[in-house]
Amino acid sequence: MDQKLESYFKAAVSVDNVVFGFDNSGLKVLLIYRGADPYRNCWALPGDLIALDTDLTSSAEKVLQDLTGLEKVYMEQIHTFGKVNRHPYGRVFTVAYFALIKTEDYHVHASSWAEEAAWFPISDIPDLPFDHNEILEYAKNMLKSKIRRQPIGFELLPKYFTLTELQNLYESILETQFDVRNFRKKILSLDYLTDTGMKQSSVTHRPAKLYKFNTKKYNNLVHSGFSVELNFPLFPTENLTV
Amino acid sequence: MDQKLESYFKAAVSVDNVVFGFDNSGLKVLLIYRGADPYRNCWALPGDLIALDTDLTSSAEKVLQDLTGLEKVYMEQIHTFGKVNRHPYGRVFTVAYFALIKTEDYHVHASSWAEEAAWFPISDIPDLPFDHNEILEYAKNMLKSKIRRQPIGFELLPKYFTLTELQNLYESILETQFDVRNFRKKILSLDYLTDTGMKQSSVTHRPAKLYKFNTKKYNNLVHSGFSVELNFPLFPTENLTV
DNA sequence: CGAATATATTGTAAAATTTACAATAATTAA
DNA sequence: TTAATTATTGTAAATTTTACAATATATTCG
Repeated sequence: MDQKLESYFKAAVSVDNVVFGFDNSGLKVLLIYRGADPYRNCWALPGDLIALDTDLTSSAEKVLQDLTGLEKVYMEQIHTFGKVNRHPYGRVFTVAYFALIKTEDYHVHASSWAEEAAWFPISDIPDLPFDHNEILEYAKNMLKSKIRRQPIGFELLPKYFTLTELQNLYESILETQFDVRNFRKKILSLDYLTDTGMKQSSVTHRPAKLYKFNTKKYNNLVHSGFSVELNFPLFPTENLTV
Repeated sequence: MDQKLESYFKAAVSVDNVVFGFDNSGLKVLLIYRGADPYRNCWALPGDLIALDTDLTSSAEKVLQDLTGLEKVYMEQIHTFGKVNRHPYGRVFTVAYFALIKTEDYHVHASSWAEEAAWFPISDIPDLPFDHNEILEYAKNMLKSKIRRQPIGFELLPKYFTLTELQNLYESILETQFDVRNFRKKILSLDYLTDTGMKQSSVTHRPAKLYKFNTKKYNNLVHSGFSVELNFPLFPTENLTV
């Protein structure tokens, strides 16, 4: 019985982070260049085995900070992957998290055994070790469905942003396009954006108004049971193909 | 380094299943009476440590079948819980799953080290060991948000059911009430129910029509991008309390 | 057989939301 | 001043949601 019990306690658990960022050229994912075995010398999700004296949630934050220098970012658990042979060193379960960061506010720098850290466009991801491509796919879908229900997109934008930038973000993630007028009407009707009164500068055309996400207003809305789901109007023929 | 690596491989992983059932008296959860340490002699979620030669998904199914006799049921991963001291025997991460079953179609029988298995009304759950109450809470919320987006409720009903039964199910899970006319209009407009032409028998009043869930129609709808979300009309004042 | 009882079933008008669609405004550069 | 570029805005039609109650169909009982 004790023997039996011991046999269960031979697994390791790791955390793999899917870190999304966004800039004008679209949605990005942060990868590190592995400087440690296994799969040394290839690009992978920033992830590592968990020390057994640390809570799971803290571990996710710690792993991210150790490898990329990022801290205090929005993180959420995605899914746990546990195929028998997913890791060459033994039985390793991995808990995947996603993180959203404002690329402008953070400087990413590889550390610990990560030799490099770099942003890859979501549409151009190399072959990754372990089951990391599967994890990434899962994360993309989760982001996609999540952003339709909660305003997490603001975690990816700078503090002040234009409605055009916001629309670009939604279009990138949802891989679709919205009518400009309807998008603005809808997002403004949700009533959690504040017009800062400021405008874009140093652009060579009509400057756009700068908005910010109003957390307080948003929380009030949620607290009073108001729906903050987007349910966006799509372009015609976009959603009904028979 | 090898020493270091070894220190990671001393965790265990368990699976805990939140099995939901439904009958006329409401939503139920399946608990087992533990006949093994730790927490022997108390009610708990059916869960167990995972053998390290079995995939995570298979383990979830196996654990459920071993303890309760249930197999081939609708299961989905919920979340992974990993506080350091959640298990008295060592570091145990647990992956929670939920399962939906048609209580009429299955006979639940405790086996392995489970001494009993019984259905508990969702509103009357005892104190559970480990973090099982937290897991259950998590599962309830997941079921709640999930059923608003996908017709998973049919997994809880018998093959043929009345619209009243369906409405009761939705009302139980969502803890709200719907207007009869609006509920029927909406659910029928979704176009994945088939009127079987049969009627209820042995009731002492007007018998209701029996419907069934039409998987093929549903898949066609989903495949053509049609929205199957419910977005139910609620009773007035139900969702805006300020 | 008729009445009482119990649940099932259905329609419609008003309000709100979504959808489709293009002209005008504000800035810089030439 | 004009050209170029992006930002901003309105409205009518269609669809969906909402609020609301009368009628239908079965069984049981007297």
